[in-house]
Amino acid sequence: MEKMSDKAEPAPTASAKPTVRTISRLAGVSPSTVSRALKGDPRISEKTRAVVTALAAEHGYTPNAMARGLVTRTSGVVGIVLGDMKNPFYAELFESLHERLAAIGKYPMLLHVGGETLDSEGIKPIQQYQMDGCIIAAARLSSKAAATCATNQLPMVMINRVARIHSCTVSCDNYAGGVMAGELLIGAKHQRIAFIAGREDTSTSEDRESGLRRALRKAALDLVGWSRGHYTYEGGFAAAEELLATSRPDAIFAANDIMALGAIDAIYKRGLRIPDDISVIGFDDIRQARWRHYELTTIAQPVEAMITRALALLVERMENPDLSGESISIQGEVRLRKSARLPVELSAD
Amino acid sequence: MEKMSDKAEPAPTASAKPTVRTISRLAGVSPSTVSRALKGDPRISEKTRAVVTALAAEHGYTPNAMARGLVTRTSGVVGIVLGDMKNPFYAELFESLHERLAAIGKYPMLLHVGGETLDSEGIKPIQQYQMDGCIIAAARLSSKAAATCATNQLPMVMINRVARIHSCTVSCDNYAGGVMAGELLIGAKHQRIAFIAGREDTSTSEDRESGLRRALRKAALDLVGWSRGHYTYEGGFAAAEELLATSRPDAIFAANDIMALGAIDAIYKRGLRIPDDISVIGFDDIRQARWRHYELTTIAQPVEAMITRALALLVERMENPDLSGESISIQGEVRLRKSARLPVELSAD
DNA sequence: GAAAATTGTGCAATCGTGTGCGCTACGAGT
DNA sequence: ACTCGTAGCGCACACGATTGCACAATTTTC
Repeated sequence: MEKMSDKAEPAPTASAKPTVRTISRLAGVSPSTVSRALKGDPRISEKTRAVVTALAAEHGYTPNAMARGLVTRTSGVVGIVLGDMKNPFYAELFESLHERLAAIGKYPMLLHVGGETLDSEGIKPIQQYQMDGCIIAAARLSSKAAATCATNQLPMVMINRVARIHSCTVSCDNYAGGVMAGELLIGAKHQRIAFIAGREDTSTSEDRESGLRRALRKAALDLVGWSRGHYTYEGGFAAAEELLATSRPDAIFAANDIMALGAIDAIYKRGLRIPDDISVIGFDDIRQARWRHYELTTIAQPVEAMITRALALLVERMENPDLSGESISIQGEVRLRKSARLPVELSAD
Repeated sequence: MEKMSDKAEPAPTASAKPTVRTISRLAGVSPSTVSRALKGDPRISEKTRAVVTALAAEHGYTPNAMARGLVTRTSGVVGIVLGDMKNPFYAELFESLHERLAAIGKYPMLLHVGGETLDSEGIKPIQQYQMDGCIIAAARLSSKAAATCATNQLPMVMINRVARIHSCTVSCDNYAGGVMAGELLIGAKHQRIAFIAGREDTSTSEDRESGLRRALRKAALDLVGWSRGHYTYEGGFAAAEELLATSRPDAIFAANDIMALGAIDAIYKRGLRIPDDISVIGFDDIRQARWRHYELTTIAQPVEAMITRALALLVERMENPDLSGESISIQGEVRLRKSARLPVELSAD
């Protein structure tokens, strides 16, 4: 028996890793009291709480997240799936997302990034790490990730994508944004309007296009050109070159900013002036849209608002997993810059 | 006693979460056998291993990472501290980093992003989640993160920053890169060379400047202008405006690409031609440097190689924490584009 | 002044997995 | 026939924290 009696202090090295037991011994209380004291349980007296928190601070003790996660069954980790990071829109979104998650004590674990679909390796961590939730910010959904979330009953919110399956969604009102862009161009008396689409099978691109077409139809116009730009600068550049060569548009609406910037450079390459010869409108309002060479008129996505709502939905569902799916769409906002002619009623000012 | 005898099957809902015990019961073996079978322990016969792996696959069983982490004391999580994501360089780097980590079965958890220093909340997860390692990719080091890694004996590698403290570092050879840029400009017969610096207290900016000065000195020249651009587009723009107004340079070397792009737009704003009136050279080779309007001549950072070496260092130190610090610096590569005049010996071709 | 209510703590089980050590069974060696 | 070696597997504990319940100490109540 005495062999086991005090295995208590085997450590000559002062403090390997302080555990709850380390603190409890120093404070002369039980581990449970330490645990409760640190998380603000009201049953613990202020006196002992003070002692415990002081000791914890002194020794740099923080509860081990894995041990806690094992028993509470929540890890504090939120999985993130991101669209292409080469698009600054997602990079900026991710930065905000990280800050807002940190504010509610959650940490983001990047599961996947890039447009391609997710292999089964990529989604393993969702169950391995008992994630509390998952945020998918990508125009194209890897349906596998969504399925994994669903079978694991994991709260999931998609940003910037309208769901085909039953779940939570926060996005910019892409249709309305498309209408705005269309009305802006029509208001500036453009007649020959062309569209540059994003990647195939993305609801964002499709909805923005529908909105544009709606506005055109209302003005008894039709698209004079359509090309695909794959949501990249190079794609937008090539698409614009094609449009310029074939359909001679006097205005181009690109489904996102990166493509619009490519289109602008293609237009300049052809020796045309912006906006005198051609107007260009984008969608997103990334930082580069403000660069002096571009001064891109665009429909700004309300990124901060979208994140706010997405996290609210996620938190609700972490507390009550039985809540049903909900879709939120937030209006974008026109940012008038110099890449598009102003509507006549405004330019009168 | 019979109350506890078989608490075994309380679940009418078929499979809540399969655990090692679920599989072990189905296979008719002990949990330890399941554990060993799945991780390839040679002591388990091929027959039982086949049974176990089949059952695991059928029920979608994967070991719980938290429980495993608790006992093995390794979480499979690597902490990431990133510089400003508004700089596309870091966004691109992060994307690669994620892929390479996934390939070795590690997952990235973003601890902090952005230039500001880390508060103590931000570094908590390092010890909470028992991270296996930490990668700091930022020009400015939050020394707090480094200190936390050091006291926790956590393997840490810094990318793109030369350490002041004893640790591992992988970076581009910024000094040599500065020399290259200088020689390029001097070879093109530039006489009035100015420099746009990054943020204060960043070794990257300082080393690139030193290299430039070295090349100039060798040619008996001196800098005609110096301004700070804070590693942003707007900063580079403003810095260039100041330089143009005061020191009339015929070439500008900016400490990174984003500032160089801002400088280019400032130069055009003033009605000057590039490279006829002024050459511009950047550093990094971000995607935007290839955009048609800019065609930026720059020193490319070998991002993939840097990540390869950084992960190698990290993995070594995860296996053997006592290895000492090591610094690796990799040569950058000149990318000749159109924003800078070619050296005479090249333009003769 | 005894019983009851209240307050503050400790005990012990639990989460799911990994691992040192011991046990069984089987074939071989003498 | 007895021992020995080996292959294959299970027992039981550890990892570090949380939490329901029991319990001791103190105060309140009649």
